[in-house]
Amino acid sequence: MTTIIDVARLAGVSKTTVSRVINNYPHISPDKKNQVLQAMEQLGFTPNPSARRLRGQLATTIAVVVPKIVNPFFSYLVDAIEQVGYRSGYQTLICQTNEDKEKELSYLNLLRTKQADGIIMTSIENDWAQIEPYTEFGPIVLCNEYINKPDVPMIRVDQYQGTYIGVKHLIERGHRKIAYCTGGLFTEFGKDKDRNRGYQKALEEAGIPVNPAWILVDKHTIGDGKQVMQLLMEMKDRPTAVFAGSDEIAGGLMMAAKRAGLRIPDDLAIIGFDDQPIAEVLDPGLTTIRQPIARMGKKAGEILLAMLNEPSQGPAVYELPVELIIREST
Amino acid sequence: MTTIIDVARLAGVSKTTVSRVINNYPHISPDKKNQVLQAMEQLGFTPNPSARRLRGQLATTIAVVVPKIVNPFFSYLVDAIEQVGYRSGYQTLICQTNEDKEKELSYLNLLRTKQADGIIMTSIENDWAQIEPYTEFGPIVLCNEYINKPDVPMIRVDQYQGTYIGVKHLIERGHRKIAYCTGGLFTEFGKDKDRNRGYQKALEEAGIPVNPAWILVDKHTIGDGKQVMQLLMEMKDRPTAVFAGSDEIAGGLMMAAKRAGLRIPDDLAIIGFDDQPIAEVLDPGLTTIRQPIARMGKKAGEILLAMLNEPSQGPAVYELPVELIIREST
DNA sequence: TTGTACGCGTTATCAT
DNA sequence: ATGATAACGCGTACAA
Repeated sequence: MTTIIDVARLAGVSKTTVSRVINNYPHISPDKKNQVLQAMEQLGFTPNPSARRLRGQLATTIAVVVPKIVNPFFSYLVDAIEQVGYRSGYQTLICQTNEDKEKELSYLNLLRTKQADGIIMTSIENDWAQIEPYTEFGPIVLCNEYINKPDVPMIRVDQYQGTYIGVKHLIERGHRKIAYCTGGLFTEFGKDKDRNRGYQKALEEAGIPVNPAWILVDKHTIGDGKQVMQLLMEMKDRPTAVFAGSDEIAGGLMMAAKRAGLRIPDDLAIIGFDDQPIAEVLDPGLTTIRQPIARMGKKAGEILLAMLNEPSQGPAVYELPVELIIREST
Repeated sequence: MTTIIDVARLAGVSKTTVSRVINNYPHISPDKKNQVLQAMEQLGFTPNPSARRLRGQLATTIAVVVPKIVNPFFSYLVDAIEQVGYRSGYQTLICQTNEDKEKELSYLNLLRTKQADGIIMTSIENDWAQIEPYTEFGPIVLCNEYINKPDVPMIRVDQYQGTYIGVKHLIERGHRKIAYCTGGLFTEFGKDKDRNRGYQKALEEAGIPVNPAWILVDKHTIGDGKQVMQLLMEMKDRPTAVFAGSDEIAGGLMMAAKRAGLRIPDDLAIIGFDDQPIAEVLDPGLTTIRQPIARMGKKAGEILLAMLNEPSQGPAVYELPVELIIREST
């Protein structure tokens, strides 16, 4: 491993001068500067980031916390963030929590130990009170998560609005028996609370009461969708439409429904969420709520970089619009 | 930032003792050990990895190089690797090359600067001659890539075999006009060369000549699949089956084919590659070649960790079996 | 069993 | 404009 000292020796200067060249200090004689640059080239020297980090505040790494990278929503988010970061010379550390609280905290420690200069959290497992203290060690940006009393920037889409227009669309298609899948619980304060509100509001406006039997909680995957369809088939009073909560769940639903002989959307209408690639390729094409994933990631990355460069940035909430994409499943 | 010294002060011992507790040295009096542990707990102390790295050879980070994380094949691979790593206390750095040679090299530099202790490459953009020198700085494992003269471990599936059985399956279904999509080029040495060989071998055995018009190169996405279908529709001599090269391409193909009024598999048979979740949810269900992605990732992770712990590990090639999954599209 | 002192590679401070 | 030196947090040879 060649160090700054090797370069200094070869160039015949002190290591201080070498350091200055590396960091583009203004007042260096062109001669020495050239000698140093040549020596660096010749030795194939690269500064040791561990040493730089230990010494001062070198910023080269951002961390992105996601629950599951195999969820396309998050892989697209990471993709967008990584691109923004790379363009500014940052490396991206991917942190998968698998929805494990402890794992999440262990990743937050990256901030304290200066392994990461800033963190983008795309999901939150612990209470905010657990996480908030870490903001002392570096900027944290929330992307796709929503906290009531935010002292950090947040980039989000209006989940309430997205769900509302989705359910309303079903109602306008004539449906009154609308099932609802959520990745969280159907509570007023927990995960997906905004979506829950949107669902209830849309029903309420149409004078439709909520049927608890048609509320399916903790659903995420294609497999979950298939399983939900089984449940629905066994009901004596079956819904005529399903708000699936994600395109994956919708895919599972659709698959099981067709296998059971149901015609879509005639016997059962299905609406997804996200507008992932899969939505387009399903048959019939999936009506869904498009989330501007790439824009969210880009924005989150840009905000974090801005905070790293000018720590004075105040918290702000950026709300990006959702869009109803009508295809053939409704 | 709380350091080892803070802990030492609070526990009333020297920092050496604290260090020894952290690193599980054998000969420490239980009293002091407890005091130290308590102090660490109380202060919420976490060792600074930059310092540890700088000091000695601490291994805590592995890097995974992928072309595109939004490709489910790679996100599942990363997922598996991350889990193996985390279980052994390693962090996973995701490096997305976007198929950019320079970017790939910049990520390899992580190894030289000890930012990463080892690297798993799931794709290779540069010539191996460019990459090989970096093995000097730390272990490199190839996962899903194949080099002829390997001096590093490789985990792979037999792409030749996978393609061969896929195409043979189509032939057994009575097809003789079989189109072929590849993510690389249709050359003897480049990317996907093994697949190309498998395709040619299967045709050859059946006495079917290769029709260059039906060879589609550089295809990856659902959009590519749709585009390919357009091309096929415009041909006066149309193939009756397509080897798609990936489940995404197959999805695009299927979608466009159905839209054009073709029945699958009667008018056009389609076979994918990977057996991703999407394969199951397509209508009709997609016949495909299953790659043991999770097992590949797990194995790659384990090998890399083994090399980090016992640098004496010799290079070896692990070949995992592929499997033909027959659904309704063929 | 425990502690002192040095060095890992870099940058900031203070001289010159 | 340039250089000597301390300091970042940690691990370890050496001493006690």
